[in-house]
Amino acid sequence: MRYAEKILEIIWSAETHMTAEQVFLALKQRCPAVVLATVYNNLNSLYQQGKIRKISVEGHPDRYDKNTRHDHLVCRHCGGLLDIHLSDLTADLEQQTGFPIEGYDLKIQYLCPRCRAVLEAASNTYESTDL
Amino acid sequence: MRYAEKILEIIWSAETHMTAEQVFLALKQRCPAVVLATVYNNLNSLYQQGKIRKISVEGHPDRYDKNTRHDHLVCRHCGGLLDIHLSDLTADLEQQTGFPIEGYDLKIQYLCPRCRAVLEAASNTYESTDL
DNA sequence: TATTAGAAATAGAATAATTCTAAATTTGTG
DNA sequence: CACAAATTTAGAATTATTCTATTTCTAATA
Repeated sequence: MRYAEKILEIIWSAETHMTAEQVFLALKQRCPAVVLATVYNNLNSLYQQGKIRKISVEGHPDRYDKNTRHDHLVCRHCGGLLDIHLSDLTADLEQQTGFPIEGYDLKIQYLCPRCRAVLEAASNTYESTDL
Repeated sequence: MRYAEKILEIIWSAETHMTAEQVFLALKQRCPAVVLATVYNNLNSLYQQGKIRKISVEGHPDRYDKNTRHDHLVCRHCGGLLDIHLSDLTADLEQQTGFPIEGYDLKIQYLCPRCRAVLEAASNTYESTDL
């Protein structure tokens, strides 16, 4: 795998949660010959090996993340993701479910500050024009 | 909305977590004229009204579910979903994050019994042919 | 009852994301 | 070097979903 390692580096050094497309563009800077399908192949295989995480949010393309244990805040308006480090629930979940579990994804819906501002502004506008 | 209510009924009476396609087929039994786009429209609007849940699992089409508070076990092999009722984390999460939160999705990865059996059989086969 | 405005549904094209297939290239090994 | 296996490439194909324009329905009103 010529590219797998570079893709891992890109994901680990990213500050955002990247889509396949974004990983592709970043990799292309270093390797102009690379092709989107290769990026998908590698992302899938890295994901299956458990070396990266894959996060799907309804209405958005999948995004990829380092596989450190952490949770996500998801903005219900823009879909933006924010890392958050909460206490590990694994032991608790195994006990409650009675199954051996391999991991879990906890996505918490909220309104990010930016969207909250936008929505409040919009509702004010609406009120003022509507009254 | 002529169909919204029927779609709600279908989702509430379903034992499985249905895809848009499956909801469409079920609705079509009663209303042969209905069209897939209508089902998507209605599912989206029900989802936005908070009347149903939408669950995305990587590599599978979105599925829809009653909006009762519960969590999901996701089989890492077949993607199958199972409802599970764990204690509500909302208060705890609000405290830990410091944000007012609107809800959360907890997806727990495991191997469902069926897939566990299949994989064990496969690995036995593999071992015996490989040795 | 006829008119009309708004909401919902329809048809089907369009888009976006992702996967697949077959051929070409690269890599590692004897 | 030669061969086999793994990886990459190109681009077609598929899948899921959304969009747009048109039509139909509903129900309030003249």
